[in-house]
Amino acid sequence: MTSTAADRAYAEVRGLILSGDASPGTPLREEALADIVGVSRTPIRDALRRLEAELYAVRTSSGRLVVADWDVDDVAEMFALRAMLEGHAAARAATRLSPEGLAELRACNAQIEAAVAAPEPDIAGFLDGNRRFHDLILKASASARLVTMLSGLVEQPIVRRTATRYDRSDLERSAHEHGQLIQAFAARDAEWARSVMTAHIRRALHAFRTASPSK
Amino acid sequence: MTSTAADRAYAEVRGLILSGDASPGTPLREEALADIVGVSRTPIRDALRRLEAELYAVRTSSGRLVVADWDVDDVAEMFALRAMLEGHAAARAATRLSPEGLAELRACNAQIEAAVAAPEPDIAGFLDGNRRFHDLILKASASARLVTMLSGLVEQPIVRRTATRYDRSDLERSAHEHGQLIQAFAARDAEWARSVMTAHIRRALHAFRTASPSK
DNA sequence: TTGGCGGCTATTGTATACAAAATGGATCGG
DNA sequence: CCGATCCATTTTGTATACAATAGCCGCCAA
Repeated sequence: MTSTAADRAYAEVRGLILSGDASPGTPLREEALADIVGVSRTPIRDALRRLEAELYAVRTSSGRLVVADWDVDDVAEMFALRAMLEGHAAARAATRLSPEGLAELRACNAQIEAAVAAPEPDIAGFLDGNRRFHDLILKASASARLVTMLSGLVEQPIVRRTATRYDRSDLERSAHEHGQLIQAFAARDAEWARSVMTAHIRRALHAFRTASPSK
Repeated sequence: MTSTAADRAYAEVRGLILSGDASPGTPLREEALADIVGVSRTPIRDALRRLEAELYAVRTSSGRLVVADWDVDDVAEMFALRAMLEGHAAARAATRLSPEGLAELRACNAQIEAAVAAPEPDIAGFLDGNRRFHDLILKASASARLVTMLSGLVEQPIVRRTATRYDRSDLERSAHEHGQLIQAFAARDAEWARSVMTAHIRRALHAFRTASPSK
């Protein structure tokens, strides 16, 4: 909807990287990608610049882009930064959230709790609710900078990989933490909200670590 | 050195914005900028995408870019984010800094102290040393993500505007805080380093606030 | 007068052609 | 056999031409 070719190119190349079809170190040649996506080099270049800014790709000595190699430490660093930045977002949101926004958050977490409580836990529903929950807080923080900084930091594939390993108690714990967050928001207590959010993300890091194939 | 036209375009347009020649709200039309810089639209587009990612420019409904309007709150938010991220960088650097790196930091701060102690305080020397000091720590943090995130956050014009209002005691205090930081690094105490750095930046925010024309 | 409709123009998005730079390989010399 | 240099080819950087779209202005009718 925004525009077209450049966004499709971005999404498609990003997909290639995150799916692993383009493994770390693979060169990202503009013409080849243009053929794959079915557009010209111009929108591909556009997409590659964005991916470079988000560190999906890195530039080798002079010009060529290759798929970045995220090792365990990089992922841990991303979680650490997310914990700080989303904690900050939660602190800001605590004093800015409108009653309607709070109601939306409650509704969102109700959906998550329903997904968790289902006989067979509904992971897709959990993930969707979780994403919306965090997005609502980010919007409520009213900081354009936080939005752009976090956009390249919240990797849904990583979130998914983490959540698919969750058992019911993990899922319940996550929903419970969301509940705590809502309490902190209702009390308009910025530091409470920050602490809960930081802990929430850092627990996710821990879950990711124990779930990921030890390398 | 990286390439040429696109980087020059970036620097030049960025300069237009930061100098105030292009005031907030001014449309950034590609062809007009191409004429000014003396290159074609292609590298200009490149530069504009970067500036957009760094929030120097914002996109109006459908496509057009205008110079972003940073109000006092935006600047305060930038300082807050800088305080968190540079604090994090300092914490990482504390456990990674090599003896040579530490020596460089000491040398750098010696330069700063000399600039401060001069009969007429040498602001330019202070600013140069200060920038190198913070850069050294950022490099020592060994986090590519921190480097990219902070690149758009440390506005030299803002730093300059803050420092030019410093009196000698402010400058001395700044150098003293750098000294504390070096102590924390020497002790390899990550949380000490984080605290000192966070306080260092937040004091700069305070200085900026009292120095900036109250609006 | 005002509201909406239509066409014009300004501006961005995309494609392609060309220039420059760099890499890889082959050949030649040690 | 190893190394270096030069050339061919690949790949990115830049310029320009073309397409599409949005905004603006004027006109006409109610």
